[in-house]
Amino acid sequence: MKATTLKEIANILGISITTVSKALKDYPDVSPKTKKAVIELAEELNFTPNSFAVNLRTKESKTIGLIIPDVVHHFFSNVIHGVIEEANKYGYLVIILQSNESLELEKKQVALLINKRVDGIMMSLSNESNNDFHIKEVVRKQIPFVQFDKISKLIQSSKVIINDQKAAMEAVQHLIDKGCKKIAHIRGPENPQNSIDRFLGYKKTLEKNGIPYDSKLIYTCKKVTFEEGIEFAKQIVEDHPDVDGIFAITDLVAVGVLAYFNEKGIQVPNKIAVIGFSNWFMSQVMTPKLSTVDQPSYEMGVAAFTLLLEELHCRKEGKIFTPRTIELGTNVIARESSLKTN
Amino acid sequence: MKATTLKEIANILGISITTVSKALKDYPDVSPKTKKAVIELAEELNFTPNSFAVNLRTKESKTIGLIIPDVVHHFFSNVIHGVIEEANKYGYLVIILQSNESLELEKKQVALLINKRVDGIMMSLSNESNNDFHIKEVVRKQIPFVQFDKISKLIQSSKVIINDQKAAMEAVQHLIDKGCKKIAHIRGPENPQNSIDRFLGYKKTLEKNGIPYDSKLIYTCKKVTFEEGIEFAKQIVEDHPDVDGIFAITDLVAVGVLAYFNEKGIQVPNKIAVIGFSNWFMSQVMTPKLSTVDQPSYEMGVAAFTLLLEELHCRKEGKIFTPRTIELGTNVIARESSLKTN
DNA sequence: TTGTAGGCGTTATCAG
DNA sequence: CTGATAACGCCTACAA
Repeated sequence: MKATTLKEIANILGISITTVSKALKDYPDVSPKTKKAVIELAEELNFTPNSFAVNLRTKESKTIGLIIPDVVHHFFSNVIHGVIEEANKYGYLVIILQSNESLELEKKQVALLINKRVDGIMMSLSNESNNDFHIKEVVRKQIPFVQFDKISKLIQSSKVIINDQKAAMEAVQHLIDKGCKKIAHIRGPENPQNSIDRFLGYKKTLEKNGIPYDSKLIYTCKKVTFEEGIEFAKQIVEDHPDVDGIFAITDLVAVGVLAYFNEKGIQVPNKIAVIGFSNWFMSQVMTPKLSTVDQPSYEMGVAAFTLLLEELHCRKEGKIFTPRTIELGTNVIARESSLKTN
Repeated sequence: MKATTLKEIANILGISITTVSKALKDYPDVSPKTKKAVIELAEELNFTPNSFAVNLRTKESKTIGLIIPDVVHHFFSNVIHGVIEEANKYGYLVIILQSNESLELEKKQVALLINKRVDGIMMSLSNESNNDFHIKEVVRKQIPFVQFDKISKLIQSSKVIINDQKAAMEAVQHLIDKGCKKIAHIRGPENPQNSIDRFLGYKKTLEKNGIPYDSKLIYTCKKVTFEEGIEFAKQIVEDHPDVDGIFAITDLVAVGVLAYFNEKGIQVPNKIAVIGFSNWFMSQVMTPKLSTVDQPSYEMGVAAFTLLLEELHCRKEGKIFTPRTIELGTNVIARESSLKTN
């Protein structure tokens, strides 16, 4: 089953390829009669233009690349969903690559996408990313590029972010408002901007409330896993029996904390209140239900593609593109794990 | 920043495009000297072959399409992960599309991928799929094609599946072994093969154990959601106060059931035991921990790509391809929600 | 060892 | 209104 080509249609109809092409693209300068004949035959033969040839001619593939640190992740799944749906609306397909939170792999994936000549690239940095050279390269090559979630502030590109510092401040303030006096923070790895910002938000809020900051109350995740949540929960109660609140970098870690406390019979929230970040589905079905910070994920995907499209259009028209940043809102969701009753 | 082409290299070196091409592809009939010169210059200019042109010439794009009913789903995320990683090993990129469990959209996505001329397509059918015409079309066009998870038995293609009937039998037998006498089943929608098979497994196991099958104990999900789990849990205890076990089509639904029972103070497992299906991450952190059937998901993705690659190779060599089916194993994971103590 | 020529399938320009 | 011609960038017989 070879696919039909313009040439075949032209041969059958005894006209030129040019005319066939024009007829199918509804050019004004084709007689209605030939146009009709062409369209009917094309329909009959199930003609669709060979996209490889179209790509070569038009120098665009209507395909974009999306690099995600971890596909199996409630937050990123939603981002992917948002990107795919929005992209499809505008006729774009999405190639997904995973960096596995590894800088090495991330570099490789970027190179792959550049070689594939995708029309644009969107990515959330891996936790290891601190050397930005491979990303600067993308921008230097004028490839439309959008960063989202975990970004590098130093790179001049469009970005979709939340205000992590502000969100963290609200989360910690919430714990304080509910009566927490000594709050530990399980933070993310060193590099990612969002784990830095959440940490800063935590610190600032303590200061604002006259609570002394104590670096011993900071526990740093390497991988940001459920298991680390369990482990740090254990360490926290052992090291600091008087800690009465925990702010975790993300729900997965907070769920690990809850799991440990449940197992040990440590009362949440009365003994220790817990708040996570991201509002995974899971958090609402935990016992106790996990308080968290709702972070738009689907919307982030949509916004990221919107910005990419802006750049795509702008460059196509040969205009100078000025990157834009969209900041999405967050809000604290108070559930059982932070509602002390004593 | 225009990308370098063979032509440019040829011009600079004052040789023909052909020679440059050959030198870069390490043909034997190029003098070591020119070869060296070409390779060095190519390196310097950062030459990478224009993939659009390569696609057109070779008629393949090293890109495959993956159609998923629902991207935001622990099981499918893992499948995606498996496919992407395995595909990348062999130099393939993966375009992901979501059918949203809609037949209409699924048809559209298939057409899109065919138009893009991806090298192959992998898909899990939407719940609405019963009309197979669009899929037959794929097979008829000789496009390498693999079905996984939710498949159509009538389509001649490679498949990756689990033995849903057997898995369901083991799950229900487990409930019976733990002392359940009257077991309700919250099943999936009518069409999908796996919801049919799990239902049959349920029914057979009852019969095998001399428990009469009662169609009133069957509750059918439309969307397979958490909310349906809650709703059916409510109906079950109201309609049949003596039901002492529930087998749910998937963990998400089972979690809804647990949520309802927790809220109403209905004892799980002592009053009613519950078992789900799929072994989502969530199920192990629920209270009580949810018993379930572990279903390989990452492995399913890997296997699906492996079969696709087989077909790709086979067709490339012009051989006749015979579809193959891989059946992956499952096993019951007994956790708190089914371990009755009375 | 090197180069010429043709084609993959489409689109754009320019004459007729 | 129609068509010849030339790209797009690469690959590969076949000549030289």
